[in-house]
Amino acid sequence: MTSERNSKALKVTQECGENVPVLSDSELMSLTVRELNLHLRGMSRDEIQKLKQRRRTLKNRGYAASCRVKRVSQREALELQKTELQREVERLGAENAGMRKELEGLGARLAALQRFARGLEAGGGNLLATAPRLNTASVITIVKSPPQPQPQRDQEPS
Amino acid sequence: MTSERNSKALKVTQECGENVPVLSDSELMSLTVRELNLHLRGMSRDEIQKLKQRRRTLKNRGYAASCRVKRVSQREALELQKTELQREVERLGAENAGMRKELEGLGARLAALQRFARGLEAGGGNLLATAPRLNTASVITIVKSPPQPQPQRDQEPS
DNA sequence: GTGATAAGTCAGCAG
DNA sequence: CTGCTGACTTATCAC
Repeated sequence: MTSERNSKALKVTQECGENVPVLSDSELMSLTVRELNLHLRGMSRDEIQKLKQRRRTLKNRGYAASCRVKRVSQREALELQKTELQREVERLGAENAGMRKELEGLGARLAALQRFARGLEAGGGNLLATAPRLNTASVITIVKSPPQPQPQRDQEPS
Repeated sequence: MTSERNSKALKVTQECGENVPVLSDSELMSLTVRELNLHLRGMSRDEIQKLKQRRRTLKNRGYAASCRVKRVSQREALELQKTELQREVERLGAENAGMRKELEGLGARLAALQRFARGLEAGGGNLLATAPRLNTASVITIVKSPPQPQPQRDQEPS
């Protein structure tokens, strides 16, 4: 045997040795079985078998390659999804913080109104005098959303 | 040559053929180079070379295995992180929706207070009569957070 | 027969 | 040399 295996990667291709490769690798790979059979006329069973095996191996080489590509693609897709989710978490977190601040501000203003209203209750008629810490202007200007109907909690007046 | 390659996976192991394997695969793999040299006394250079190559191949087998394990682990870790992030997004989204509703409610109540305050301004002294749509009880009960000092907007009284 | 994938082998790089 | 990883081959499974 003069044909030694030079490199495993090229083993199948080179194994023909002195023979003229009637079919190139790319041809052999892409041909249909039916098309391949046309080229197989007048070959020994042994050679036919060898050729078919070479075809199979070449195809397997391609399968392995696409398998690796697929693996990488899936990993990249996963990492992309992860990045997008991280961005989403950040966005929602910021939005959350903003609303929390807003709620805090509104809560404080309502607390002030509460003090005002207590003064209103305690003082009876003369309320502006009993609630000096708040004026009506601030009450008017703090409201952002337009007046809208809302479910009012039923509660007997004290 | 009587030793035919039965299976590629076992090629290295079986290649000794009729020879008694002085060193088992696991021994050969785990030995130090120094320890291995002790077992190499009185062997031909060729046999020593073969043995060392077998050792290398066996180790490579292990390396390949851990490489695949690592690949799988990393993918699983990535998927776990993704799941956790999805959960986090869901949590933040729910929290967000809750706060949005809260803000909406507070906005509505402040709108009502606005109407109340407008009546206060317009009516002058007798305010309870001019703002019948709101009672003081509701004003008191809507506040959740305790009264706290806040930066009050400077504004001249009207 | 075709395609995909786990395991093993080899080449080649990095430390 | 050791360990790792891309590419290739082989065996094997599912369709």
